[in-house]
Amino acid sequence: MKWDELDGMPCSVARSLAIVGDRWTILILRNAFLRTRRFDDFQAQLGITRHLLASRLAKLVKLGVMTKVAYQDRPPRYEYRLTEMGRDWYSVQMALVAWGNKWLAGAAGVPLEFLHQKCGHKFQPVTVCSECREPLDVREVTPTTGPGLRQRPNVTR
Amino acid sequence: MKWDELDGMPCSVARSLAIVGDRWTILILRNAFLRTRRFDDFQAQLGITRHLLASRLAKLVKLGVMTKVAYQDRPPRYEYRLTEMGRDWYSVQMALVAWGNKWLAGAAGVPLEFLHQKCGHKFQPVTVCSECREPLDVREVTPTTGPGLRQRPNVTR
DNA sequence: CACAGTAAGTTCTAAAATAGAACCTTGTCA
DNA sequence: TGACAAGGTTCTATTTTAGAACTTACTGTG
Repeated sequence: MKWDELDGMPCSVARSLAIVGDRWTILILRNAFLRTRRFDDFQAQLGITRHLLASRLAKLVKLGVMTKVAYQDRPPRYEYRLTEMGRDWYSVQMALVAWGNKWLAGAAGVPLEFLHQKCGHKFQPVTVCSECREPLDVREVTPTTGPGLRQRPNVTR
Repeated sequence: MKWDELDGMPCSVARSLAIVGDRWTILILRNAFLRTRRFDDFQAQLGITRHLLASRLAKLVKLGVMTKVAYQDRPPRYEYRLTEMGRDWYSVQMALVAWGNKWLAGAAGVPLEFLHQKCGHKFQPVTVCSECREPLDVREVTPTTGPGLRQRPNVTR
């Protein structure tokens, strides 16, 4: 399978991976959520090569996850900001953080903690059912074919 | 940065990526949640090369995400099952599915829908605050240094 | 007993992606 | 004029991945 076939697959995991399926892209988004906006700042914070950073940012812009905004005219300078689609990625990132916090923190404890301003509590991100707000367990979920999959029998997800 | 430095970073996103930071690994886990267990089944369903599949499964086993269980003795045959750590990955996968469903489904609609047996409803996965159960927005969350990060000032997350 | 089949890998070469460093462009400021 | 800044592009070397063939240890069939 070639990677540009991924976004045509009838599976939301595969399609998402076509966009964010490499480690650098996820780290770029992580730092974007920490308010990083400029090319050189991303480069310095991540240690990514300039070449890869340029190509990843261009891809994120092309796909609508970030936008390139001029912040001065001469010389022309740009910054990269999350779009609504990009901001929405936060739920995936926080799920990833929760998983890492739970399973990979080790004896020293978690690197970061989070305070929810809305309720005032320290919290962990939890992925729940939109209807009953209970945490999801694979054994309690039944997948069924959706409209995007009818009359296409070769499914994986 | 080399990729084996990732798991030592004081950031749960980076540490998680050290395990699941490539596309094949995430697709392997996806199919594991769809009850795939055997080498040849993973290979046929995913189209991954046998070489990569073997190395990815070995890594997942080594890191505790899956276990290799003998299901017959002669000839010895094994299957791969999710551990509790692996099952817990479901929340990340479902967050990914929700993001793909929302932003990448296109006109045809979402590929899969999900029924929650616990409450009987079709649902979308939502990442919420463990305390107040409200969906997370980056603008309402304040990250603070946790115990794993005290006296280590060079942070990204 | 030879022989086709099955499951789970390993080994090989070619192609693609990434790392690391240097270079380029357009402007400002001293 | 020359140094500096931001945002890239270009180059070669190294690492990863793709694709196909081969291996091993059995089993059941004629």
